[in-house]
Amino acid sequence: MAGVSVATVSRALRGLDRVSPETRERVLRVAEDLHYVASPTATSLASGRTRVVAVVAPFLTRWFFAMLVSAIEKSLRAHGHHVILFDLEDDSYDQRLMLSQNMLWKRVDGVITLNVPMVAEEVELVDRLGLPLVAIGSPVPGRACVRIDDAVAMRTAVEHLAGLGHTRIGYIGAVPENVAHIQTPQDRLRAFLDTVRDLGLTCEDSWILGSDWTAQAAALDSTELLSREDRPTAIVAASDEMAIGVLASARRLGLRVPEDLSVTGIDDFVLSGVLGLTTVRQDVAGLGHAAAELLLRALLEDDESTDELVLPTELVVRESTGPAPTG
Amino acid sequence: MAGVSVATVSRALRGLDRVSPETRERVLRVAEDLHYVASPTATSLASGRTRVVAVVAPFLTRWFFAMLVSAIEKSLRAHGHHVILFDLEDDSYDQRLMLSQNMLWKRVDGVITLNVPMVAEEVELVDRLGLPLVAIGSPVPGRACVRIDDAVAMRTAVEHLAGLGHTRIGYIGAVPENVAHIQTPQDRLRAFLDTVRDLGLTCEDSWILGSDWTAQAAALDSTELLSREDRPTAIVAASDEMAIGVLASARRLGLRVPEDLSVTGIDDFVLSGVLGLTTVRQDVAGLGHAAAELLLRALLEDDESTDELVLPTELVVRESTGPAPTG
DNA sequence: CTGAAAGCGCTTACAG
DNA sequence: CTGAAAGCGCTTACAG
Repeated sequence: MAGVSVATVSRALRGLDRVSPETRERVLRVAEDLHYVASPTATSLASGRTRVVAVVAPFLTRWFFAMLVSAIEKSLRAHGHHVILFDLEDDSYDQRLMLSQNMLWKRVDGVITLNVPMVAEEVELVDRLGLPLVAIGSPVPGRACVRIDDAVAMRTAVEHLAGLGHTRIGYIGAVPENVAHIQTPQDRLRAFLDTVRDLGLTCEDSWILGSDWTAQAAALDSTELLSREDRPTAIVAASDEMAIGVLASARRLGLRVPEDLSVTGIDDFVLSGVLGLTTVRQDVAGLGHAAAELLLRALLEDDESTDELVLPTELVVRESTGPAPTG
Repeated sequence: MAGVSVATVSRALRGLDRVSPETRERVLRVAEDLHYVASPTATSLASGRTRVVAVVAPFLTRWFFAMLVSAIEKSLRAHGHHVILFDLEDDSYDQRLMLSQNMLWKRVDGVITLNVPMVAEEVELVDRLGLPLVAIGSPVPGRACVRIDDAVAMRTAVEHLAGLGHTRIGYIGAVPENVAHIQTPQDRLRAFLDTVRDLGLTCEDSWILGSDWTAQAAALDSTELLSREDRPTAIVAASDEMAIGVLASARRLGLRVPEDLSVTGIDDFVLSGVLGLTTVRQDVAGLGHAAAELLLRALLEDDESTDELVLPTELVVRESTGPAPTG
């Protein structure tokens, strides 16, 4: 319709040089009139690039993951890329779906993993397919990773409580069976134990609770511990959602927060502010954006990084923590 | 490698008939050995179907949308389809991204919209591209829709409070400017006003609050109203997240719930149980699964429905509501 | 600056 | 039951 060959149309539409201004303008005008948009499926086959990125998450329904996905989608969209989503949550509680070749092969140009510790077969698969990858949270050997320092974050929380005079500090969020494929629980528990020890405090085994990292379970699991006379004076939760569960069970038991019990979390969850929860904030959207930027650099500039990028965390003191009760 | 033509390989791998059992087995074995997976990009170009579905949301970071996306992804995956995600949230608060041809054309086989009221241009676009579409929440003219009955849900909440003797009932969640492109706020507010009128109650204008549908804003916006002597004895929030904000501001003001103030929401948000919030539950995952099933039927069996599917809601009474204070 | 032609890797009638 | 060949709609050297 523009009176030129398909090759010229292709060049004009993609803004390549070596097309005369008049030709380009004519092609653009005709394309507009015809609502012409190049078929991405044909473009992909011919060019070998799909402009699609796989975002892989252990589950989507928790705030942290939804925030990441949203941030990543926006960053990639701004550079003409799309997100195909893989929710690895399986029906069976104790395992997750594995990354497979037909999820990735000729379907995506790159991968972003959200806190998923990849097994050897998966790492090898992504290597074999030659796909750039950026990990958020759990590192993947030999690949770029964006994360916070979980040890520092946990230490910040514990030291805040110790600074308020607490010496009997409990913990909720020990590694549960059903999320054993997630790295974070392990890192945070270890950091908690290390910090407590470094501060010269003791922590009884019975002060360390499991819960499946939900508020509901945290409320349930903490009830027995908080009912005791010799309960801890403070609880560190490994996530804000669990901390909220502890707040709820404390309220049900008639404990005043923070007079009788201090509670802190990690995240700065969307509801933490309104609920007055002291926490260690991480910039979740920032993690997502940083990961997307790293991947885009690998995709667009063929510059694949293998660095670790560690974003800072920040103590946010609200009403849920206060001086340890005296006596 | 299997000693047959590519046509036969194609037929064998896709499980078509008219392939001898021996040939099929040989092809499958060789494919396995070679880690062969057909290129989806070439398959799409040749067959005209991408096996990808666009899931379009006004934003992703709220629980309701993340739940939907997760449910949809799992349903579609079980039938060999993938999800490409479009987060329509824009940097500017007062508008959203529009659906455009290059998001959809030759990229997806169908569309699921999550509570996005489509403008005429968008409806026309999807029509022109010949894509099957299933709407969740906001209906799209001439297309299948899966939703709850917002009017019934809201009526259930209000009648529950009226049944407890409340006559002074406030509302939070009036239509805010920045989410004017979402249908739900309008429907719920209208149903609230209708029900209050039907019950013969009066509701002062000053009892109807805005908030931008977040807990934070709800806490802020409700503080002034709840500080008054002549405050309502109950507040209906149009969502659980806002109800949680109201609970927080009541607690800060020293109001006892439910003795001084009853609060209810709609959703049964993940934290509502642990926080003791009375609410009207909707089956969010059920909405997602139903929508995915409808779309898959259109895709796989060429049977596009235009029905409305209305899922039931259910009153869940917890500790946040009780008899109206006497005197 | 522009075009003809090969090629990306499949699927799908059409023959046999 | 199997194969040869056309076609899906682009991109990309290669000529000119």
